[in-house]
Formats: sequence, C-alpha cells, structure tokens
Amino acid sequence: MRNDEIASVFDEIADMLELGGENFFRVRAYRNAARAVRDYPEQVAALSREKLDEIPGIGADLADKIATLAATGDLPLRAELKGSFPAGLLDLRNVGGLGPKRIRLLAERLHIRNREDLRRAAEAGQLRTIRGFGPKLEERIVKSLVHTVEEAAHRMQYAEAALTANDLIAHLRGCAQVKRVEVAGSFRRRRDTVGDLDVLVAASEAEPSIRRFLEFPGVTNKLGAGETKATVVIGDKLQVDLRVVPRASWGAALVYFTGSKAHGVHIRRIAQTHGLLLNEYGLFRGERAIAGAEERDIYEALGMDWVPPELREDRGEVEAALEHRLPALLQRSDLRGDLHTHSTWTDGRATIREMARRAAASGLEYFAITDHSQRLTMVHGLDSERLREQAREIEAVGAKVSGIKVLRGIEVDILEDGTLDLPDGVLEELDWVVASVHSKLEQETSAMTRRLVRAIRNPNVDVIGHPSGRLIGRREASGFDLREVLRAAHEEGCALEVNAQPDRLDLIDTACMAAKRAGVKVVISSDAHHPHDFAALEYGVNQARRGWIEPSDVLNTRPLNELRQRGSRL
DNA sequence: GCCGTTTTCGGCCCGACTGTTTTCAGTCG
Repeated sequence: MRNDEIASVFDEIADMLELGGENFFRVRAYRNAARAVRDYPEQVAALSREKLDEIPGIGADLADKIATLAATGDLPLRAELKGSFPAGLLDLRNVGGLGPKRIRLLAERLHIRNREDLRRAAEAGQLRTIRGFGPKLEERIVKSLVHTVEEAAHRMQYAEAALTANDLIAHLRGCAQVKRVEVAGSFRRRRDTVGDLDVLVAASEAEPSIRRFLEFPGVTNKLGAGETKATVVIGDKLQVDLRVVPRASWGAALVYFTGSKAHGVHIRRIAQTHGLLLNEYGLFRGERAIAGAEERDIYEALGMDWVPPELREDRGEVEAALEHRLPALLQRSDLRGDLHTHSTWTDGRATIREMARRAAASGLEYFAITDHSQRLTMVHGLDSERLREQAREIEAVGAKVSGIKVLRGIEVDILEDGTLDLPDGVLEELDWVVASVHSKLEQETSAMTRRLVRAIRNPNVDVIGHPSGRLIGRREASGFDLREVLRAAHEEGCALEVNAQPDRLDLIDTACMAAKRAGVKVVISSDAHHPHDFAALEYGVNQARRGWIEPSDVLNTRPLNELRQRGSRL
C-alpha cells in the first residue's frame, strides 16, 4: 500500500471517529499520523518497526495499524466504523457550516443520512427546529449544498494564482495607509497548488485598506467584510481573505497566516515550553509582548533560526532551526544552465536561435536543446538523421549568439520495456540526454519501476525527465518504487529532473527530499517550449526549495566545465 | 492515540467569527 493510500485510511478513520463523538485528541492523532505518512519520503509499508517508531506521531498502536494495512489492505477498525453509520453522512463534512457536532445533531434529530435528505429538510425549513440552528445557518447550508462539489476539489496552480497575487499586491500598495503587504498561506510556502489566497496587510488604519481591497477590479463576489478582515472571490473561483493587523503585530501575523498549520502548532508548543504564548498578535510573556513586529524576532526569541516559508511544513524544519542546521536553500540565481528545452524541430514554438537569445537574456551560461525522439510521431520526433541535421544548426547558432553555450541534447523516449527510442551510438554523440516516459503511463508499479531502472542503467542517460509523469489536476503520478529508482540512480550517477512546468513540478517536494537523502543529484529544468518558458525555472526552484535542496544538490548550478568533469560525454 | 528537560499520567495550539444565544457552542483557518 502506498503512503497516500495509508494516509487516506487514517484520515477516513479520523473523520469517522469525529463523527462518532470520539475524544478529539484521538481524532487528532489519526490526522497527524495521516500527514506524517503522506509526507514520509519512503514507503512506510516497507519500513521496519524501529523505523516506524522514529516517525513523529506514529506510536505503538499506529505502527501496528500500518503493518496490518500493509499486510491485509484494510483495518478492522475502519470496517467497524463504516458499519456504524450511513456512508452519506461523512460527505456532509464538505458542506459549509457543518462540522461533526451539527452533523450528529442532524442525524439524531431529523434522521438525515445524506445530502439529499439534508437538502429536503433544509428547504422544508426543518433545520431551524433544532436548538442551535437558525434561519441563517439553514440558508447557508442550502447555498453550500449547491456549490460544494466543485469548490472543495479545486485548487489552483501556483503560477496562475501568482498572476492575481501580484496584481492584488500592487493594488493594495496604492492605499496610503498600507505599510506592508504580503500574500501568506500556502502561496508564500510556494506549494504547487493553492486553495485560496491569504493576504496580510499592516496598516495604520484598517478601514481604508479593507475598502481598497473590496475595490480590486477582479472582485466578482464579496463574501464578507468586518473591521479587520474581509473575504472576496476574484475571478470565477479564487477565494481571497484579507487580514489587516497593526504594524507591531506584522511578524506574528505573518508567521501565523503563512502556516502551515502543523508548523504553527509545533512552534506554539515550543513557545509554551518557554512559558510563552504565541498568537497572531505577538509572542507574550504574561501580558508583555516580547516579539511580534518581525518574523525573525519571534523565531529568535524561541531559540530558532528564521525558517524559510517553503520549509514550514513540520517536516523537521523546527528541529533543524532549533539546532541551527537549516539548509542554505537553492535560489534561482544559482542556476547557470537549463538542460531541457524544445525548439521548432519538434513541438517547441521558437527556433533554436530565438531560444538561445532568451536563454542568454535569462542570465544562463548554457542550455541544451532536447527535442523529442522519433517515437513521438505526432510532434515529428527526431530520428538519427534529423538529429544530426539539427546538430549543424545548433553549431551555427552557437557561433552567432554570444554569451550562451548551446548544447546538443535529446529528450529520448523510454519505451515500454525500459529501452530507449534511439540507438546508443546516436545518443553517445550528444552532450546531454534526458530520458522520459511519454507512453503507457498507467503501467503497474513493478513494471514502471523496472522500466525506469533500466533507463537509468543506460550509461548514456544523464537525467530522467519528469519522473512521475503527473499533470496537476489532470493526470495522476504513475506509481513506481522511489527507493529502488533512487538506489539505481545513485549507483549510476544518473540525476532526476525537477521539471519546472507549472502543471508538472515533478519531482515533487518530498521526492526531492528523498533524492537528496539518497545522494542523487537533481536538475532543475524549464522544459521550455517557448522563450517565455525560461521564466518557469522559478517554479522548479520553489519546488526544490520545499524539498530542502541546496545548490550543491543540483547539477545545473555548476559551471559548464565542472558539469563536463562528471564523466559524461559533455 | 501520542508523548516526555514538570516523563508513564495527564496533558495535548490559538483566536476570530457566526449565529445563536443571553453567555456560548461550533466552525474555521
């Protein structure tokens, strides 16, 4: 069983326990465990008992349950809970305004078992007969029932959200009372997708900033506005929350609203051990604020180094910050080259020359043209002959465009059995070989693992492109045994790509962590199909930073002569 | 159900807002 499957079981149990009115802390233990398993860089099903014990949040009982899940694929507890109430009841958690307590009331008093029952009862005005339910809540529930299905599922890609975020920041800066603005939340942590935007403003007066916020041209729906906060919808689906805080609370509020929730919980617990209280207004000893205006002061007062937002997922960064051993994370400016790009020779939309010019203008020292191989007939993939023709053009461009070295590369298809789409003799002539899976992505885990490992074992392969093949919101990652792939990659000195396209971001953050731990290098690549795609490198850097990647973990931070020294054909 | 520099019991992060109540429970982030 994969980590995400085990995590889902724990989450499901947490939901059901909660609905059953179980001790809140027991519920929370399951949720914590779900998160710990989901984030864990190796498959927990394969871990020994000792290793399982080392995972924070997994104790003796949950270690047992993981073992049972690994062995049988299910848990007696889950089956038992499932039998104890109607299936449709759990789904009501997704209805706004309804939590476990209210759902239980609805089930007990009105015998509501699913959305349909709820809708009927709400429309008949029955809900308000329950003490604690009133007309407003009833109305909210009816409204939410119509919308929740799409709403709950949809997260927006980071790059898309960034467009709105930047416009909004600029707009808010146009208000004289606004001293500082930042988009906090998962956006600031640079997650691959964001559910909503949490905008934080420090202002001398709240009212004008809120008014300014409500006047943002993209606002399509105003969901609420109070004295210090407001919520709107921008465009057709992006919810944006604004919080206005006094300047003296800026740092505390930024920590608080940047999250993650788990990170916040962890550092508030640390504050507690020092006899301090940490909330969004500051860090307090009794009544007295000892920090709050800047994030750094708060972390420092807790004996920690300032934690870059990308790391704030409670994946060990709190401990590392306490021990002053946080990584010096990769930055965009560390990248000297881009080793995965396309041109009009296949499905790129610009010539090699146009790509070279933009690469140079993007501050790169070198880049590789890696067009597709023959198998991808629909994009006119290159066979040996056209590849050699292309070499002549690359040479000609290299002579004409200054300030950039153009490398000859290929993105060669990894065929179903793990062999490559071009003969070794042809690949040997190239400077750089990306090998990628583009077909049969739904292979079984074991077959996909063998396929990738075989490609990695080919000495001509420098890097595996977009290893999981996931497309955010459209295609699941293909299953393979990451540990086995990393072991092979380590043995062969083969790198794994962090594809920077905003809908790929593949490897994901936790896989980056695992690669680093396994001693496998990564390559941050734009996979540019157009000159403006070089800008995407930033997104790849974000994802790598979330995976604790430092410049030395990345091949394309190296100058070209050092890259040549690693024994490749460069 | 987890966990321990107050360590094997007794805690477990924090506050705003809403809607509903006359003092607070539930939800939400």
